[in-house]
Amino acid sequence: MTEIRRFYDSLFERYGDLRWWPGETPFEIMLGAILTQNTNWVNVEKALSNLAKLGLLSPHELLNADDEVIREAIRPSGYFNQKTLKLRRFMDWLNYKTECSIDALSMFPTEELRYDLLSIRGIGPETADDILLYALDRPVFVVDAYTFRIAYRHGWIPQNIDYDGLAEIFRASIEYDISIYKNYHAMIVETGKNFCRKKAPICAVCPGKSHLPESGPYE
DNA sequence: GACCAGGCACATC
DNA sequence: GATGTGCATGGT
Repeated sequence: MTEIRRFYDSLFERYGDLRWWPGETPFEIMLGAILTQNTNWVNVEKALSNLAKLGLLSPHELLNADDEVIREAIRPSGYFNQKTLKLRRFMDWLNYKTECSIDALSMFPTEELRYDLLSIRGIGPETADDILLYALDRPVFVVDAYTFRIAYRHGWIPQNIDYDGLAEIFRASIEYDISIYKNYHAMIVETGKNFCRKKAPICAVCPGKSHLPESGPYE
């Protein structure tokens, strides 16, 4: 068993099944994935709550909403001008792809959906994979800044690894199991928020141990 | 008041 | 191809 696989067990012992992603519907999960970019989840919940009050958590309603209405609703999640455009471009794609049917997305292979999502300006690999894994139950492994920090500080990866390389290392270290993919990322974010911020470099499951290099740059 | 958040795109070197 | 910068509110 690899260190990366054992780390999953250590985290699971501490956190259990976090039942990610929080959200009532796949569509809400998709919106949350875009709104949470570089933003605290608390602020995203406010934005989603505002959209819910306006009845905009359904694809057709959001597609037909005015930009100004969306902008004010998502203001608490920050970057609201940029994110309004991102939501608009995402909705245009969804409308073009399936006429806004979430269910109909199941007809398309994961590779095609990922390629499509990545071609939307404002949706990068992490956001695309959040959508694929948590909203559409596709077998992709999501990595983020915490994943990089934790893996780097444990010495599992070189500093110059890219997104796909990092995701592949984790995916190859664990069994093929979507529920593990979902909970591993969830637990990494949970432990990251508490123990692996830029200036709080203590690992949750290695008590008292700092994973910072003795010197040099770190993330 | 400083620092940071469940990123991404684009400019510049 | 690496590095820097804008985007912006709100929590700690």
